[in-house]
Amino acid sequence: MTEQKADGALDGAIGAIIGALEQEEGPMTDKKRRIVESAVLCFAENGYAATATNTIARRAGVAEGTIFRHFPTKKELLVRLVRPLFAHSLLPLAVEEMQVEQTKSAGDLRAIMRAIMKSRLALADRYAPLVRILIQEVKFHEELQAAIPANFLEAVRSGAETILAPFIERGEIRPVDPLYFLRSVISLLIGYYLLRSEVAPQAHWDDDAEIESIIDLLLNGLRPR
Amino acid sequence: MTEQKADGALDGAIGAIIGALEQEEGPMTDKKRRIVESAVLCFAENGYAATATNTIARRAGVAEGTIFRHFPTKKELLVRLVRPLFAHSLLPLAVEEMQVEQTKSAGDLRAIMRAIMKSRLALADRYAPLVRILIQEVKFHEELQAAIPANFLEAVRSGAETILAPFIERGEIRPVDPLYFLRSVISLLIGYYLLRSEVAPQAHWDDDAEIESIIDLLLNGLRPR
Amino acid sequence: MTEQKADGALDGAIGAIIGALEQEEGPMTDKKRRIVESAVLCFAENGYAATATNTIARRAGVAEGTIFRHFPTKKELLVRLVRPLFAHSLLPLAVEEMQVEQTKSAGDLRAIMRAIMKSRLALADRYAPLVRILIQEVKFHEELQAAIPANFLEAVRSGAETILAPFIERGEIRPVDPLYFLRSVISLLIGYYLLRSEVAPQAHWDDDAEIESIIDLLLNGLRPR
Amino acid sequence: MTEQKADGALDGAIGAIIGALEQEEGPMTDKKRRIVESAVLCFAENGYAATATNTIARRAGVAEGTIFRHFPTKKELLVRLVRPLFAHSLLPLAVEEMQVEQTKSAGDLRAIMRAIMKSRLALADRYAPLVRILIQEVKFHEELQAAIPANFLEAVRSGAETILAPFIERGEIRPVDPLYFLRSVISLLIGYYLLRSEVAPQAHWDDDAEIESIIDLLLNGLRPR
DNA sequence: TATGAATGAGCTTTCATTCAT
DNA sequence: AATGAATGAAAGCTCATTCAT
Repeated sequence: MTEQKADGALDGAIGAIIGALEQEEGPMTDKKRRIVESAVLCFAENGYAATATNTIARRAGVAEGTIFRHFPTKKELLVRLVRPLFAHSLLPLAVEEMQVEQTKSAGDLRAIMRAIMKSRLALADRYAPLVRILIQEVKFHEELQAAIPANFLEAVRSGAETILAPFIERGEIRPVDPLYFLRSVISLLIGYYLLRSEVAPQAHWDDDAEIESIIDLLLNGLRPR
Repeated sequence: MTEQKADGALDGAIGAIIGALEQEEGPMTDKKRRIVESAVLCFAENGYAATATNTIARRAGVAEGTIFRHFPTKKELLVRLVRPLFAHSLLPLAVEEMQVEQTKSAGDLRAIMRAIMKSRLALADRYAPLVRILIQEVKFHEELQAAIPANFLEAVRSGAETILAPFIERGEIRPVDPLYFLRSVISLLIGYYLLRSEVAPQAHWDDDAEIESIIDLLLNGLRPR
Repeated sequence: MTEQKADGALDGAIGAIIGALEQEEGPMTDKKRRIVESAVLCFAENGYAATATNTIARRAGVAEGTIFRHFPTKKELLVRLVRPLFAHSLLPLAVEEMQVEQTKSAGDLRAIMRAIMKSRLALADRYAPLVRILIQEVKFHEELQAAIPANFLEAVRSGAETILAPFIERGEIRPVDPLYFLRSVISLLIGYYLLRSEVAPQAHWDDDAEIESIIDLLLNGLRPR
Repeated sequence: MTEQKADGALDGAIGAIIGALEQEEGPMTDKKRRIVESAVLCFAENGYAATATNTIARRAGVAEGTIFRHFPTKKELLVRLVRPLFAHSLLPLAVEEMQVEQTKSAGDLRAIMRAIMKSRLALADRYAPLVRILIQEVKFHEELQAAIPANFLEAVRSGAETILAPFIERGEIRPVDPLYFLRSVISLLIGYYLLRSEVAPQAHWDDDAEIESIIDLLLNGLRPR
């Protein structure tokens, strides 16, 4: 409840990050909050290696030394932006939402897929800067890789299985491997997200229509109806 | 054919990059070649900002000053690794291959798609380090964005249209927007490529079978046959 | 006698330092006492320049700011550890002890020397951390040099003279310059102290026997008896 | 021979340090030489921790970065000033000189002692800044402790034994433990050196007379002749 | 009195770039 | 063309000191 208040006041991703960090390390001062905010934006915009702590400090309206009062190293700053979010927010959120959608739209696969994809897109939008940071930096920092819980993928996979199983049983869809199917959904979604948000962000995108045609492709392929 | 010579001597991507660079700037000395080679690998492994020219020089077995004999700045080194490739190699190659496949497998959409996807995967594998560099750095350097010719996307799109048009005319597939369809193909392919090469590179992957099931999804969706 | 109380509560050197400081500045709070204690140990172990106020504070179990409530600067902290001790304790003590020993063992030079050397060794042991600080830092801080009273050396010298004079008069020893002789005694004692406490502190040392042979050397030299 | 030239041009200690360093790492550029020179003086004057690399650089007339081209860290700079000297110069020198004196003045203990003490004093004078650095810093840096060869002490001890043995055999002096005697000599010498060079350097000191009276004390003690 | 967050000057170190050889 | 010593601006980080609470 208190978190929702913070989210309202601040940007989505940053509010969530700060909420998760506070949950791990206790309430933070205003300056620490501003450092986190500034760091997320800087890292997302320019990448970790190309961001100077001096830049983070100026953008946060804080002395450079203050950063190191709260985070012993620049690397720790990066890691502590990402880790709490996975630990406290993302995983529970992702699994829980899936189940909610499934029960709400029981029996209607198209409706379930639509709901999940939309919520996934909303999640990515909300955490946009963090998503960028992750995409750009995971490969270079083992500490970040360690921050992504190993069970994250498995949790998602078993969620997918639970959703698909009844439809396969009833013969309404092909008996696909849920992991393989999941990969396709994720790929299509990521592809769309990148196109919409990174490649051509200035164009007008109709999320509903686009999702509908992705679902159409997934359900029917290119076959004429 | 001339390329095969270069490929024999060097790694795929590096040979191609050097070939393209030589086409623009004339034949290069052995040291320059080694600098290019070292830079591609370093940038791919650690990212541009986190790579020191000193590191590039050591890996190339060259004095640090030598780099700046051949490339006035570090940034220029990055750009000149990428630009010639697009100008001389990638675009013609991509378009040409598409047409070849189309005529070879005329009338058989599945065969055309299979051929294109396989060649695309092979291309990505061959240029793997360069692909990494591009993915990581394009966002941060306008010079790189400028290096990707504007007509690249259009050329690919029109290629896709040429392929799909006859099938749509004959009512064998739905009248999809070729650009939209292209996006799906690319997304699925990229998704598969990332999974195979970056996320779980140690697993055994059967490219043929995977491509077959991607095509299956694209053609038939989840519907039971 | 009053000192014994302090000694009982705290370490020798630290108790003495605190006693002297309180004599100058009035009674101190528990926190101030702990700061002094921590500072003496830190300076002795790592040197003044290499000791961070932060380290002193943590070791004292005190906030960093608290240090500066009691000592305006780090340098003042150093100086105030040393100065009161010289002003109130060391000088009177040294002179007084000398006289006591002299009267107790009147006429027996060997006994006088033995008593003085033992008490000197005990003094050095008791003030070990302070001795270290002095040795390490005096050269770098004029404020410390000023803290050592100019009459200290003279007082000691005249003490030595008083002791030696009657023996010289009676022809029992050579008519040596007391200052010169003092230097030899001090050198031998310091040499022994360093060897015992700094160079090979883990070895077993028999102070009584060692002092006896130093005295032997001083009295008889290498000459066979 | 070339070394003697360098020694002539430069200060004693610095010339010797540079010579020893060059013997280990090959000939050095003028700037590196000046960095070494500046570092020795700075460390000796202000101590390691209180010396900024910036200060060393300015005194050497060199850019700060140049220091780190030649020495990876400030600590390495300190260690590399000391280590080569022990490895190449001090130990051989000390042992060799002892033997020379012994044979030259065979049979005359007073002459041997005089020669050794004078050469030791000359050595300390020549390496004065280095001696200061060692005294101040050895305690704080394990790397420095490791730089002093373990056999140094033993070599000196066995030298002392060789010298004393014949005199003891002939009954000309007491059968003292050479190590114990050595300690006394060293203590007296260090005591004199410190007094002369550190405590009261402005006074006029007659080394010959002082050494003579130290020897007198060592040979005859306080006993009237 | 005591706190500890905040500061910013200053520290050691890195690095792209220059230039005499 | 090639070198690598030299540079100095800027990086990440430390630390004595201040100040609102």
